[in-house]
Amino acid sequence: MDEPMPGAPTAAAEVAQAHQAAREVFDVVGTKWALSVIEALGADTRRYGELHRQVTGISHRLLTATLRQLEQHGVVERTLHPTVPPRTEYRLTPAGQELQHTINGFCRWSRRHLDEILAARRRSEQA
Amino acid sequence: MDEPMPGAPTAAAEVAQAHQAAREVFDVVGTKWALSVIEALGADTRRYGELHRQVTGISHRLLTATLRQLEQHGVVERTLHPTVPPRTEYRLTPAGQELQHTINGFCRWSRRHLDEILAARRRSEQA
DNA sequence: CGGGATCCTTCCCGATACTG
DNA sequence: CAGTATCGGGAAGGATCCCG
Repeated sequence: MDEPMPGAPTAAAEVAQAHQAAREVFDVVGTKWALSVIEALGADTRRYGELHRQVTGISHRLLTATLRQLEQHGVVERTLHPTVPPRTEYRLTPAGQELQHTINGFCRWSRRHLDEILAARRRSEQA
Repeated sequence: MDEPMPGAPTAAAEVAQAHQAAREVFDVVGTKWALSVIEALGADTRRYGELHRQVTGISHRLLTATLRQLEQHGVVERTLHPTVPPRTEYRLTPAGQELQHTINGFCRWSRRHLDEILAARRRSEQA
């Protein structure tokens, strides 16, 4: 099906790469808490404890893991102030802010269609 | 900050409900394969086997489970043609198409920032 | 061809305790 | 305050078989 490596990127190869890129992102935002954390970060900087209080229900470990993963993908920037007690601040990178903007699309969609969603779910739960 | 409005929904309550709605959606699209499947569905209808080939790496079981979950949330519509051999077609509902539009925002974002993402990851992998 | 049911493995996640 | 380390239970996910 695929051609034997022409050396130059084919259109199909670009599509495949785009898909792979999307999958990369899907794996990141597809984490249980990633979307909530990005949304919670807002426009300004947040401290670790603030986020922990804001994202209701997230565990200590998972907040750390999620933040690290987002940091590793260039979505979140971490700044450690070497004071005592320590003070760590998280903020979205410019790329992360764009991503947040996209995520807000989800929020708007969910508000627009919440009733449909709940109706569809209740219908299926009766079976 | 917020005024006590008895009987009427306060701004805080609306925000809380919006958050809950968002979390509902996050739980759906936060599944490992949901985003990929929605993206793969495109604009026209797709058969089960087509999707299985298109979403590389997904298992038989998980494709079924993901489709069922999306169906239960009013994102996907399933049509079974009682022929032999059976022919099942999946398509996005109107709401699902809107959702796909939002998801395409992720794809565009991932393509725009792929180099940053990979750079940030390789940087963190060296540590 | 579509998809349910079962088994079995993996690893995610939460609770707890400890460090700087 | 802001994490890291460890461990156990349970869910997620893959492979396989079977049925319409």
